[in-house]
Amino acid sequence: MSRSNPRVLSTLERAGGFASAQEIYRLMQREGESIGLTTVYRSLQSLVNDKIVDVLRRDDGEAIYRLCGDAHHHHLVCKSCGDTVEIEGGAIEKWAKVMAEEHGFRDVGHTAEIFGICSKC
Amino acid sequence: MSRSNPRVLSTLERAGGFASAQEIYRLMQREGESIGLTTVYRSLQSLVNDKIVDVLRRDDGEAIYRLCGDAHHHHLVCKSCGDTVEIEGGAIEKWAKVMAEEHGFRDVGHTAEIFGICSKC
DNA sequence: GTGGTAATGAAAATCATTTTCATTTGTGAT
DNA sequence: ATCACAAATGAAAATGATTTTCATTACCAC
Repeated sequence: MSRSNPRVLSTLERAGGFASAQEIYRLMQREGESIGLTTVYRSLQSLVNDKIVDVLRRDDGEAIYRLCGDAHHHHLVCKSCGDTVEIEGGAIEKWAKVMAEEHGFRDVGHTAEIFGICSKC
Repeated sequence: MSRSNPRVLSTLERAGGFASAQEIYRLMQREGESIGLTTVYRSLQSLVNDKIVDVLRRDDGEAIYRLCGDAHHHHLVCKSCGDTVEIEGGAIEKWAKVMAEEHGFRDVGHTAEIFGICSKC
């Protein structure tokens, strides 16, 4: 197994806590850091495993990585400009819990995202 | 421009109103329909343009196409054996609607899945 | 040092999706 | 029916993100 290269995390932070693997790679290149694309991907995967970053998807399918806030949240994403709002998901937490119990599932997690067109677009 | 091949739409319907382009293509092949992958993609794009189907993304980034206006459901998936249960999402629908309004989003859709370990595992 | 394990990255492989382009099909006018 | 032209089709190549392979290098304990 490989651990995360710390420069990847620090670059993601510098990028505003929100970027794709390719963007992080290009950013590091531009800043003169010597790193391989493979290592960027591996580091990001490892950060996802450790729940230090979140992964979501752009409209075109490209994965974007973002630093997890402390609180568990969900996203409201604009399909047109990609703008993202963090939202409360209390209702979801309850729903997931109830549904899981109803069907005898344990150790449950969930994903939920809302997408649409924001007021600016 | 190209119009949608009607067999693509009917196959998507037959697939439960929810499938990826590749799945639709394989399904049609298996059923002996003669069609090219390119045409499947083009037809789906056209259906999306016409707002007859919605497109969302799987976790792995693959695009999945869904009939609009379908009474859609959500999934409860076992992380261990892959068993999947279709569940009601009334609470989610309401949550998505409220959150979208609150932030001025329109044309909203959503994804939500619950995953855990089922009683058999 | 020696041996072993983890990290690295270049290049190749994978896979969904898009583009190109030549061919076929459909349609409307004559 | 014939000609002309636009639309539809699909095979193959191109694209682009991501993953895998594999040989090399850095590191750490002894």
